[in-house]
Amino acid sequence: MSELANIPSTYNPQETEQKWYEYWEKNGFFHAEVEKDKKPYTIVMPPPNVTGSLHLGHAMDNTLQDILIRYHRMQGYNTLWVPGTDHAGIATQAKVEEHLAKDGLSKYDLGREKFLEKVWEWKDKYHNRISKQLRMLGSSCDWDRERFTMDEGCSKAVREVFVRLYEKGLIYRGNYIINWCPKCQTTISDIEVEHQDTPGQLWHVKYPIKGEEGSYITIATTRPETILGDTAVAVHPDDERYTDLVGKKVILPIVGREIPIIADSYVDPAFGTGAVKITPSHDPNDFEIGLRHSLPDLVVIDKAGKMTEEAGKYQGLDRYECREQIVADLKEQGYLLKIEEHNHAVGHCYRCDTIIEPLVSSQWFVKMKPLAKPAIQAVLDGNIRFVPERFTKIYLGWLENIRDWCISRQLWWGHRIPVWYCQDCGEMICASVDPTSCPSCASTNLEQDPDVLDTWFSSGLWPFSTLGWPEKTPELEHFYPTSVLVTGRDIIFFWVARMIFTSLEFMHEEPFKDVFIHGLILDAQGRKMSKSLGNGVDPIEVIEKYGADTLRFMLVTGNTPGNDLRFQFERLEGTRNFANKIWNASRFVLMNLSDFEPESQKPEYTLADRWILTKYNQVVEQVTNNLDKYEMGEAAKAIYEFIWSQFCDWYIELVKPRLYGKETPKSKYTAQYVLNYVLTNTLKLLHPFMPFITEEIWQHLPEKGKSIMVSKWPQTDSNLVDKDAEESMDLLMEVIRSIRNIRAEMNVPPGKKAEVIIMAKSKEAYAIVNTGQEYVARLANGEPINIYEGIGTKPSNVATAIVGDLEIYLPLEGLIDLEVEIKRLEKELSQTKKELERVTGKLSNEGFLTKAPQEVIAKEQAKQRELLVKEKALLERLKMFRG
RNA sequence: GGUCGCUUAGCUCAGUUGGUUAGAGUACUUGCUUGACAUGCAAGGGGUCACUGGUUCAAGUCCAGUAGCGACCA
Repeated sequence: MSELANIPSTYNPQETEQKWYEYWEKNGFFHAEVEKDKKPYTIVMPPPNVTGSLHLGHAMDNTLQDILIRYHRMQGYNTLWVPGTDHAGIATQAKVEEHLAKDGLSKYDLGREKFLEKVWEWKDKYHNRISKQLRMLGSSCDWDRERFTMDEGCSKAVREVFVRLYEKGLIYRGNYIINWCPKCQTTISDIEVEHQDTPGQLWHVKYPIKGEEGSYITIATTRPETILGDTAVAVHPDDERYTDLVGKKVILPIVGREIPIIADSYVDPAFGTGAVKITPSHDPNDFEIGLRHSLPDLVVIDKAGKMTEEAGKYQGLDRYECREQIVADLKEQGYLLKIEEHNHAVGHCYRCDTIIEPLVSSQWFVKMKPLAKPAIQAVLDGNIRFVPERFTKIYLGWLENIRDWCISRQLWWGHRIPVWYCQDCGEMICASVDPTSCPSCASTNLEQDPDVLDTWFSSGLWPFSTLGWPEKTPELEHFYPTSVLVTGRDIIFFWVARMIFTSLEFMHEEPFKDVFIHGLILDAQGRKMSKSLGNGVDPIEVIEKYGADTLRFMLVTGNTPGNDLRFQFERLEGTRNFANKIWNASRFVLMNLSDFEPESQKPEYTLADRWILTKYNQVVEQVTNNLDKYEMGEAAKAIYEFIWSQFCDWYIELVKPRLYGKETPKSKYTAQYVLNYVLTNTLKLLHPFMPFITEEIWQHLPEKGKSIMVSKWPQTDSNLVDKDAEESMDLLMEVIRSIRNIRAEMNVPPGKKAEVIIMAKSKEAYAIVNTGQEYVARLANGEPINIYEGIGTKPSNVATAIVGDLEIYLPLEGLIDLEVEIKRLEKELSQTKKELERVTGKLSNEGFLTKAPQEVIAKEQAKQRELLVKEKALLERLKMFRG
């Protein structure tokens, strides 16, 4: 204790944050060992991509996790927070390629091995940056257990999972339609396609019927360039317009090929003309129809998005150039009937925003139906709970309609598919250990599949791969399943669902009990933060300017689970001011603790002491309950309100005279005792939210221990609850406020003492005001204060306030402006009357009296009595003034 | 087209099982260098809780519908 008192009155986070983080880390407070006798509390951190640095969304995600982790650690759980990063296949590879392109190089110039070296370098660089950022944020994760999706252990888990699923028949290779990104030059899974509503056209094209001169069927298409790959025209089987045509053939315009007219109930008779062209190679739905009707695949667009040889004279054209050319040709040859404006959803690559080309190609897939079933059941049975609950539906809806998952990617950066092909006999070998010879023909001429796995294949194993699986480690045994998963609502499908089904398949137990979903961070105008808009905010800049505590607290206050949050710099200032408020309140306490000897005597509580202890006890309860419900915003609000509006605004002000030796030593000691007790424990409640400032202050307080972060979480204590004290203080605070109000309205100079006369109608009210006389004197600057029991002769030429059973008079000789006072009283009277009317109405309602609970009725009755008293008093006053 | 969410003070948002005169921060007005804090203190103004209907003694809160905005899915 306590040089803090000599420190400047403005809190400077730069001086404290790094120091304490290093101290915590050095002392091993973040590290968790398996302690079998203690209840585990585990979170695995959603691994940030090593693509770049962290953004505000990560800051929020990790703040929320750190709050939960620090809270449970203080509650005595065996608390583990596993940090880590994700190799982020497509994204990272794209970044490195971009980087190489600046030097005019492509990955092919380097070759696979050299290129991967470059990516590892990139990974190291950004991994370092990310861990530094997480440290700056104050994340209390166990760095000794940090993982990476491509480290040895995780890679082993990936192989094991692949091989087991393969052997079970749940992974297969097949020629199916996939989403191809012509820019990234790889497949992407269905959920990596972003559908954007795009204005387009609907071209109506005549397809002549074979052998029937002059007759034709009209199809409507949004992609005329795919006409070249048509292998059928389909109509709905019940569509009477076309019944006669089914089974006949049409001549494909321009191309001249004959294709059949088929019936399939997939066709929507109401859309377009009710007849659709079928291009199995370039549309997922057409592909399905093609399978049902055994139609041939005709690939007319290649992996670069250009027309193939099959496209005849259009070969080599870009798909969109080809579209224009075809439309022109159709028009010229009289096939084009009309063009309609039509908005439709066009799939874009979620990484590079290029328009996706559906293509048929040979890829690896995970059979999803058998895996989805238990994942659905686990949530239906309540073994996994979404917070907020509404995300359950989103999760279930997706899994119920799931299609097989395309897991191969034509990339170099990632987990190589553990499949080898014998170059001699064609045997396919899937193995967890690299094979050296073909089990079928013993050839050693083996080649591994060149593709890598979807990144989410490895992150889907995160809850158990990070704990050592497939080994049976003590960590896995103890810390799995994890307690909660905290993540953004944007990756429920990508990640949450996949962790659930892999965990159920391989651990036979759900990976976490709760899924706590938070919203996204938007800019001040409510737009998503993005690179292209340039509206992103760097958390590091914020931390350097305002401190990590401020950023953290700002990110959780005014935030409700699942809702998005707008980021505004103004709010940051408000939070910084709160930190400064805590700082100064603590300075005040510390300044006055220099001669305080803890436990040296027994405290004797005054009314104010009993009141603040009661309020303190309430805030312990509110913070604890709200944290248990993942209501971090409400918890933070409760602490804010307690510290600022109760502890600082009232208690500290009330306690000052006792500290300045104006009362007995006992009273001073008690004040010190309560200040110390309340501040120390409130800091503990605040610690999960603002770890740095609370540590800095706590280290100066008398409590013994190594760190606030390993101190005990405050418990509610029913001995501290004093309802009478609370009611008494409420009344006194109301008295003080009403006197302040009169003073302000009457322009009484703040420094001038004003005489106060209080008449109490009831014994109780009299006793309270009598006890709290000093408080009124001090906080309302009243002197002298004369208190009378019963309403005696009322003074005239005074300003009046009515508070419960009290009538308060301020004889402001020469200061009373009759007009102002009348106006003030009239306003008060009209408010009283309005409210009285409402209450009386309620109480004269038969239904209310018979059906409402007794306590609600009693409350209304009490209110009515009070209002009547007030009304009467106000009327008397007004009558007096008006003469 | 389907599903979900949002609409509360000028602005940003709380308001979790229906029950004080609907709150906070910020902005605004007025007055204050009162021995922690001007990143502060005190007092004040400001809302038809999007709209319509329903359930109920009682609706910001529950139900149905409408409008606007947003997200996701197809």
